[in-house]
Formats: sequence, C-alpha cells, structure tokens
Amino acid sequence: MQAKPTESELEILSLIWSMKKATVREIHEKLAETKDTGYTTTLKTMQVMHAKGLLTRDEQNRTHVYFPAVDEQVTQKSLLSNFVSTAFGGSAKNLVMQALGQGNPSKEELDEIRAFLDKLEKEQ
Amino acid sequence: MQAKPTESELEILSLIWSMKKATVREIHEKLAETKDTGYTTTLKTMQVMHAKGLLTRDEQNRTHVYFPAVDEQVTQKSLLSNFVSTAFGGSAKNLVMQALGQGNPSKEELDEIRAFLDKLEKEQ
DNA sequence: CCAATCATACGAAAAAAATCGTAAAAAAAT
DNA sequence: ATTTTTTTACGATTTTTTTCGTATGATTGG
Repeated sequence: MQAKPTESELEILSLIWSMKKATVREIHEKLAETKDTGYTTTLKTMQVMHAKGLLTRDEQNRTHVYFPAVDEQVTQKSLLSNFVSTAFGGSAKNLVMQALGQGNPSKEELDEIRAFLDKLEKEQ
Repeated sequence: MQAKPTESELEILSLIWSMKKATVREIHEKLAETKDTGYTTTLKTMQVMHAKGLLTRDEQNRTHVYFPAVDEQVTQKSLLSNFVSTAFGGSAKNLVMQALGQGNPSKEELDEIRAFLDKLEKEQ
C-alpha cells in the first residue's frame, strides 16, 4: 500500500527521479528557482516523505543523501490513472490529444509516438 | 484569473461537464457510488465552487440547478500543463505514452490519434 | 580557538481542504 | 392539517498539507 504523494511532495519526487539522488540543499536550490519557501520547509517535507516511505536516505554523513523509494513509472501510472478519471472523465484519448496539442512536439517525438501506437496495435 | 479546482471540486466539475447541468442531489447520488460522504458535504462543496466562480446556478426554483462556469478544454489544459510538469518532469511525450499504455485503446481511437499527429505535424 | 555557517530534528502554527450538524423554510405525503 | 421529507444556508469542526521557528550539534573559515 503506497502513500500518494501530495503536490509538494510530487515536485520533490520528480526532481529526485531525474537526479537519482540529492541532498536537501540541492532540492531546495532547485525549488527556490520557482518557489519561495524556507529551507526548513523543504527539509521537513523530505523528512515526511522519508517517513511515508517515498524516499530513502543515506545517513552516513551529516548531510543526508536522499533517494527515490518508489518507482517512477509505477507512481506515474497510478497518478495518471487518477488524473484521467477525475479530470478527463476517464478518457485517455482526450487527455492524449490535449497533451499533444500543448507544447509543440518535435517530428522525432511524433514519430516515436507513432511507433508506439503501431506497437500497441500489434500487441493487441 | 481562474481559481484552480481542488481534487473534490474537480470530481464534481467533471460530472457537471458531462451532464451539462445538475442539482446537488444528482451529483451527490453519483458521488455516493464511489465515495461515502454526507449530502451536506456535497452541497457545501458546490456552494464553495459557486462562490469561487467554478459553477453558476439557477435559483429560480427551490432546488437549484448548477452549470459549469469554466470551459472544459481550457480547464483541462491548465490542469494538464501543471500535471505534466510536476509528475512527468515536463515531458508530454512520456505522459502520452504512459496514458496509451494504460487502458487498451481501440483501433478506432488509435487511428484518431494518428490522424491528430498528422494534423499537428502539418500545422507546424 | 572562536565565530559564522550549515545541517538535522522536532514541534507547532498557519493555511487549505473536506466533512458534518443544525436550523429554517418549502414541498410532499399521509 | 399535520407530519415527514427535501432543500438550502451557515457556521464549526476535523483532517490534511504547507510552512516556519527554535534548539542542537557539526563543520568551516579566519
């Protein structure tokens, strides 16, 4: 039974997924670019995440190093599933089309998605 | 500047989008299928949404009728944009592929998406 | 060595979101 | 006509989430 990350926790989790590991300070610096909260706030949130089992940490050194404790794909999948049903009335297709319309995907990305569609269809 | 719906509000908004209009009781019945909260909770939430400008309502009759006050596509777009950046590190492509992998889209849906991809590419 | 800085821990406060209880009025049922 | 049900309004409580202050110990720079 895996606890669902809150909005703030997700921001942090997302960073740690991409960084593989990070200290509180590193995360705080990144967050500070867009947000304006104190260092201890970030610290506390990460401690809570640790308690919840969203992060693990290495306490060998004074400056602890945090790692993701939940799998990125698995977590994204469950968040997405929830998001599709609440925000998109369960229609993944609608979400996909909105998502594509958003940024402007490069030709490479579009091709990747096409390949993925083909693969999906074949599998089925 | 449009207020962001909370999780609970979004559930309701989503229902009202698909129903075009609804009373508190109608919404409550639907929610009761999956949730277990009192009638006044639903009522209160919808009143708050009205106050926030997420819903409008017709007060002619004793039983008020609520309508969406925000556009479905516009709202979804902004929620999605936020979701992509927090949960998917900004990669719409990753989200799209996860989303497609989820349910199993029919051939028709897949074709629709392909057509959409082509259109996107052409436009660009 | 001493002061300044940096890190954690911890509890508490503040803010936001969700839930509910009760009262009052209207409508419906008996 | 009276009781029961339905509906709104409103405030208050509870729960969750976010934020911060303070204490304490380690590390670093002068």
